[in-house]
Amino acid sequence: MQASPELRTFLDYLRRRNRRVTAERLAMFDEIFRQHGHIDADRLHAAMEGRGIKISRATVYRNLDLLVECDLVRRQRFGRQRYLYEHVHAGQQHDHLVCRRCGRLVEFVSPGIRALQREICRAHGFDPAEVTVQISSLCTRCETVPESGAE
Amino acid sequence: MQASPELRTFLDYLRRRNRRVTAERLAMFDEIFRQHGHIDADRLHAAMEGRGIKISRATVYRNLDLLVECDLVRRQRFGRQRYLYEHVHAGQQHDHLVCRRCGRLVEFVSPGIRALQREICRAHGFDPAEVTVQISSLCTRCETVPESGAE
DNA sequence: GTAAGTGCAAAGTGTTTGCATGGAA
DNA sequence: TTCCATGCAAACACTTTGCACTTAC
Repeated sequence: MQASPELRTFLDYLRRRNRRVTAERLAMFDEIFRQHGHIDADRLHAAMEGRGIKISRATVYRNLDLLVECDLVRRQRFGRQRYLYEHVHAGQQHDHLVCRRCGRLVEFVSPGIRALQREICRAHGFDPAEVTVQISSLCTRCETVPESGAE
Repeated sequence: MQASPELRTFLDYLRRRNRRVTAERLAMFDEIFRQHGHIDADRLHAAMEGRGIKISRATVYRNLDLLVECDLVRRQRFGRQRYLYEHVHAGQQHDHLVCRRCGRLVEFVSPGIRALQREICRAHGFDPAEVTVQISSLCTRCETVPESGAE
């Protein structure tokens, strides 16, 4: 079996900067691409331990940074205090709708918003190519049940 | 001189819930409405101390929550770890464009985005009336000077 | 007088860092 | 053999909380 283009990107990135290919890095690469949605550092760490991989939290954070640097992983905060990570998907870029009460996260694609948002960036001297949009509101569940505080 | 409608809202809110009108609360109300843009709890605290008002950080946090509850103040995170607060402006609601490197914040108004965003909310069961949009990207300053980390 | 508010310091959260040890290259 | 990476624990940056004291009503 062939190395995926993503793995290739990762290895090239490491090689080019004289960073090392370690078991931990490969395992992290594997784990984040195994994940479907967004995940925080701690859950990722737990998922790896659950799979029998021993790795420290510090290393998880350090290598997540590395994966973000080489554009294989996106890191975002959605109003909560922890960062969420997701591996990039080939091609289609989505935006996020998030409930500011419970944190529920929905992905959406809207060419209309993308277009307007690029325009706004241009108007204010921000790079239209590097854009990310977050819409936050309240999901129906949270509007009916006033206070909850789920993850 | 008359009490502003905002002050009235605040006092009514307190009265209605049997919460007390304290010197600290009045001072905080005054300070946050004196502020123009976004401010974090610590700066607000410092601003008050600078004006000779003695108040503890804990009280600042508690009363900011209170002002958020009664919709006089908006609290948001812009990718950074601290919350930023801003008092509501009569009428016009704006959205934010934020640089994910240095945190530079620009306000903008875009009826187009507002409309699309309401549509997206409706499509996914989120309240279209409670919406907030954040666009994040890189400002030109940060794109030319690769790493900085202001604010 | 009594419930609510305040200040202080301690506890929380989640993330980052310093340093000694271990391991790619 | 030489740096880079890892693990551990301590440090950080903010925010929240427990508790004894104070004060609005």
